[in-house]
Amino acid sequence: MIPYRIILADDHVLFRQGIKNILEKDKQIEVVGEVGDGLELLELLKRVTPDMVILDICMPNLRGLEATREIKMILPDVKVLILSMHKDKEYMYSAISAGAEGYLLKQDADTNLFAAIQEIRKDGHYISPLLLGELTNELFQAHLSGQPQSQYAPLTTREREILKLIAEGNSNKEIADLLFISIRTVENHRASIMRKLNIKSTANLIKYAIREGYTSSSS
Amino acid sequence: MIPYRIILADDHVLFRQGIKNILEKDKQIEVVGEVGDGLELLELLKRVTPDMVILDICMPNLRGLEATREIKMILPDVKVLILSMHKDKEYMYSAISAGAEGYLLKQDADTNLFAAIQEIRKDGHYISPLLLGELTNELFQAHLSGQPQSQYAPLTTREREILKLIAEGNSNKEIADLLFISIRTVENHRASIMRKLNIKSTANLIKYAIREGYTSSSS
DNA sequence: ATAAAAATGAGTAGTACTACTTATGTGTAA
DNA sequence: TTACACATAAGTAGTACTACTCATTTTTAT
Repeated sequence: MIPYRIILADDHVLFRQGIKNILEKDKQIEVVGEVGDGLELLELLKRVTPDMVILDICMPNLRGLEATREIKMILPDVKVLILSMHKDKEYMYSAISAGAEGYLLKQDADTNLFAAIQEIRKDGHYISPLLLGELTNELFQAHLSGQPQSQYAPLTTREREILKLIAEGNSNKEIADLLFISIRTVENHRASIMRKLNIKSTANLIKYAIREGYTSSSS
Repeated sequence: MIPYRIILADDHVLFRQGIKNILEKDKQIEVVGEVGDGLELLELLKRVTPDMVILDICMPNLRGLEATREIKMILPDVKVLILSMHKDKEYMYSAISAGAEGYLLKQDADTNLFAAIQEIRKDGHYISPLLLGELTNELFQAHLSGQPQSQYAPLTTREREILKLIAEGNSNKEIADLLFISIRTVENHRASIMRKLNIKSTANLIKYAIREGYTSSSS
C-alpha cells in the first residue's frame, strides 16, 4: 500500500506536533514535510510533491489563502486542506474560491481530521460539520424566502494580480510600471474589480483583499 | 487572602479551558468570567470588575488591541495581559501602545502564565522571554551602531478616532458628517496621521490600522 | 470558425486625496 | 502667564482615483 503523503504547514510548532501525532496513528499516512510559513512551503514543494497539504489559514509570510492559490497554480493535483480558527463562513467561501478542497476548523481538528482527509480522498472535498450545518440552514432559508443567490463575479487572473499589487500599497502608476502596461489599463482593471465586487472605496478594497488572503496586513 | 480576580477572553473554548485549568492550580487566583469575543467582554465589564483581563489579540467582533483601548478608557486600573500567537515585535509594540501591561506568546502560555501574572502584579508589566531577548539584542545593536531611536509620534485621541473611521471605509466627507466637523478638519487630521506614521497611501494606512487593531479586516 | 471573454488602451469629467501653509480658540503644564 | 499641544478651519495646488464610454487585439471555448 502506497502511503498518502502529507505536508503540514503551520507556524505553531505545538499545533503541528498535535496534528502529526494524530496522523501517525494511521499507518497509511506519511507526513513527508513540515514547514512554519508559506514561503517555506513553496520552497519545499519544489523538491517534494505530496498528495495533500494541510495548512493554517493565518501563517506568516505567505498566508494560507495566498499560498493555496500559488499551490493550485503550480501543482493543481495536490489537495489542499485549510485549517482555520475562523468560524465565519466568509473565510470558508474564500478558501473554496482560492481552490482549497477542504476547510477544517481548528476546534474540530482533533476529532475530525481523519474524516476530512478521507472525504477529500474519496469525494474530493470537506467542510467542518459546524459550518456545513449553517450552510444547509442558509440554503433552505434562501430557497424558502425565494431570494436570488448572490451573483458571484469571479475576478480574472490579471485582476487578481492587480488587486494583490493594490493591496500591497502600490499606486496605479507603480503597478503600471511593474507590469509594463499603461496606467489606463490598470485603472480599467481596478474599476472592473470594484464593479465586480461592488466596492466603492480603496479602504474597503484593501480590507477585502486582506480578508481574501491576497496580502497580509503586515506592511 | 483576597483572590486575584481574572476574566478570560478568547474565542477558542479549548484554549480558554487550558488557561483556566492552569490558573485553577493557584488558589489565590479566581477566574470570575469567561467570554468569547470583545463585545461580550465589554458587556461583562459593566457588571464585573476584575483585577486583570487576559485576552486573545485576535478575537472576533472587537479585536484584542481595540478592546484593550476601550478597557483602558473605562477601567484604567484593570490590568490587561494580551495573549498572542504573533512573534513579530510589531504586535507587541502595538499592544503596549494600546495600553496593555503584558504580552504573552501563546506558545509560552503553558509555562509562563503564572510568571506573567505575578510580574504584572509586582512590576506592572511582562513581555514573553523570546521577544524580550530579541528586544535586548536590538537595543544593544542600536546603541552600538549609534543609530538614532525611531521617533515614535503618538496619535492624539481625535486622530485615533478618525483613523478608525477611515479604516472602517469612510471617506473624509462621511467622517466630517459623522463628527459634525468640516471636511477640511478631517483632511488635516488625516494628513497629520500620515505624516506622523510616515505613510504615503490609503492602502498602507488601512493596513497599518488593521495591524494596530483599530478595525478588523471584516467589512 | 465564430462567439465570448480577457487584456490592452484612451477620452472625458467629476470626485477624493495629498501636501503644503496659515490661523484661531481652548485647555494644560512649567 | 507664557508656552505648548490639540482641535478646529481654510487657501492653494497638485496628484490620484472613480465612473462612464469606446475600441483593438489576443485568448479561450463551443
